[in-house]
Amino acid sequence: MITLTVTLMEIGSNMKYITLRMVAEKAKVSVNTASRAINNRPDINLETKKRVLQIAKELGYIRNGAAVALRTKKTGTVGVVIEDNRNPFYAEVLNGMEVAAREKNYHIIFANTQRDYKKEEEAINLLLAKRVDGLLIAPVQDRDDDIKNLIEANIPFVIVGRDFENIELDAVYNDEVKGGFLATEYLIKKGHKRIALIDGFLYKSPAKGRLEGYKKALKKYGISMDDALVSVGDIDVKDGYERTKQLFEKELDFTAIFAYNDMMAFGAMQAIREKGLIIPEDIGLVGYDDIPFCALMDPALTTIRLKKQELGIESLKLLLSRINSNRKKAKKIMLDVDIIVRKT
Amino acid sequence: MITLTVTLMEIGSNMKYITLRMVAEKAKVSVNTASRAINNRPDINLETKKRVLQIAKELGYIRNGAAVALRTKKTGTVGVVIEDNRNPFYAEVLNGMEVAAREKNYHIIFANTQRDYKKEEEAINLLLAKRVDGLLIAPVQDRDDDIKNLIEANIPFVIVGRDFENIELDAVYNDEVKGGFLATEYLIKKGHKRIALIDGFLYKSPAKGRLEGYKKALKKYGISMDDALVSVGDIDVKDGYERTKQLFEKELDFTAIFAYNDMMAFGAMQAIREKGLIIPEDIGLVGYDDIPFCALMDPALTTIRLKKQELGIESLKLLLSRINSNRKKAKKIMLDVDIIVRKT
DNA sequence: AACGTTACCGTTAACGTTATCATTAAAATA
DNA sequence: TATTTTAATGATAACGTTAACGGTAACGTT
Repeated sequence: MITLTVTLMEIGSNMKYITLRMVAEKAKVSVNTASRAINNRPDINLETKKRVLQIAKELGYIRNGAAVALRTKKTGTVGVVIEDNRNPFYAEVLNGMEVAAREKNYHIIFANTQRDYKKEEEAINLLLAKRVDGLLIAPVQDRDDDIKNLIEANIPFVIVGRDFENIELDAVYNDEVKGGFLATEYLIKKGHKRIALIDGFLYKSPAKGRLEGYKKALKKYGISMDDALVSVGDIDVKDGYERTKQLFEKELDFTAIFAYNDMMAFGAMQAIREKGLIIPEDIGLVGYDDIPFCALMDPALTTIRLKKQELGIESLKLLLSRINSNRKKAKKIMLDVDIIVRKT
Repeated sequence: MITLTVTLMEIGSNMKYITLRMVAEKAKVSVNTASRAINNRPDINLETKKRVLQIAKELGYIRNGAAVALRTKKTGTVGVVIEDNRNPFYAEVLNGMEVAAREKNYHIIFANTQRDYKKEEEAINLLLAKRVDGLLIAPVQDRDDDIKNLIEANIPFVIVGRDFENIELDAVYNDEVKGGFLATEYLIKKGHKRIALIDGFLYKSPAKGRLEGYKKALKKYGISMDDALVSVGDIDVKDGYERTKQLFEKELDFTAIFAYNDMMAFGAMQAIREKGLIIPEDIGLVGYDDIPFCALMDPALTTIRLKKQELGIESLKLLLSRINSNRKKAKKIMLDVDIIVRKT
């Protein structure tokens, strides 16, 4: 239900901005000199500069970014393409980007793709029409058509959270193999031998990496792998819940679960509770990402911590280094991960 | 630890875009006619239009948003000023805004304020320099200096999630009094008579509204209010935890807690568990917001549901109606709330 | 036949800023 | 004193697009 209150108001949408010319006229200098003052350029007398800035302040002058952008071919804006800003993982990454951007006087325009490749393509094009100076993209899959277009068109961009191994491009991502290894090793050391992995689709490199780490750990500790214990699919709470239920139905005799991410682990917790089993006594559980809610769960979730903020910050920095220097080489940054041991 | 991989790459930052003039030349029409085709204007022959669009597509023409913005004084961009995009409540709101914006061919630029008034002011100014067509602001407090400036400068904006009662402006907010009432009434009907309220600071209107609803419910059911049971302060998990601990220390003999928001309720849950008490048998608990994690908690949290997505969507729609029509009246939209009963 | 109407298209100017070059005055040097 | 250098400023053009207006040809109307 929506309640409306209507009262009189004398505001419209025909806002008036002060232009640099107005400032210049009042200061009795040329527009150019005024521009020099505003932009803190060297070849201007200190007194005139002070005068111009003073008048600009008085009049409430605000630089017209559109005009600047047209002239300088720089908008001071970075486009961000992610799955969903509500996902706590991406919320952290996005936040890191915003913080880093603000510090460098850049702004973030973001677009959600909802894991839809078509929306991703569309979002990229719309952002390019806005003439963003560069793009930060967390791609929905390993498909690389639009990425190659970007390279061809010489658009600065950074891939976030994954790597395209066979393409030379800028990327910042996590050490997923290590993450998968740490999670699995932890469970093994807790005495588990039959560890189920509920993974994401393997055409996404993070899911592939975590599986690889899983295998590596099993191998190291001499445990033979049972393919039936590994499933792939979507990666939210609901999928975690359902895939865990399936594991029970199949009577696979597992004693622990390694979930692709924390959300899935939360789903798994529900299924385990419903089954009347206790975590960690009956079933071991490890998540992935270390979103803030892990600590709030009962029992608090053991998980692999990704440096989410840092992922955002480093991506942005890498992008700016591409934009503002004439670096010709691709740079790939892999962030370290660790395990946060809690109650599960 | 950061690992670097460097390989050769032949990309730079000197991207080249196709201009409308190039398209026009190739199509052997004037720039204006090309513009007509691109903008789907009526006074153009269907054949020429097709030809121009075809060539634009071939050449990979992408409209230069900066030039359009300069000429038309519209950027197709909306500035969003919120506390923190990681806060699940604002993540939902922001998402609603993004979805609604995308549908109308607008983009969102957002800035976090971290509840810092200075940052809020700064963010607004930076967004205005980007010449956003309007602003969606969830203000950090009831201070209205910068708001009044916006009105004076004729900048379209909408206040999100609260109301400035004595100022005529566009706003979308929740029925906080009802929310406070429903939460309190629920606990009363569960048999509680001494209900603690851990609220936000009262200079923020939502906190004030929820307190009002709390009082209203007590009054209706003939329960006298004990001021000692009401505390105000910050509103995150930590504060919920600590304020609950203080309640125990003061031995106030309460049997239920109504928390300002879900995050605080999660903190309260921790404190209650540590005390060795069971929810809801020993202590009743109601949160506020209905963020997605309420359902995942054990026990699942009963809470007041705010229409968060809708809050974002309606705010954006209201802003666009201000921008694109010449409505002169202020419009205030109050969204209904309800209670989601779970286990607590 | 003369005029008006319509459909289509082009010309010009403008949005607000900055880059480039030119200019002036003052200071430094020969 | 004549010349060169330096500091400070101004004039002009340009970024890419669209708005406003003007023009032309084809057709219809009287």
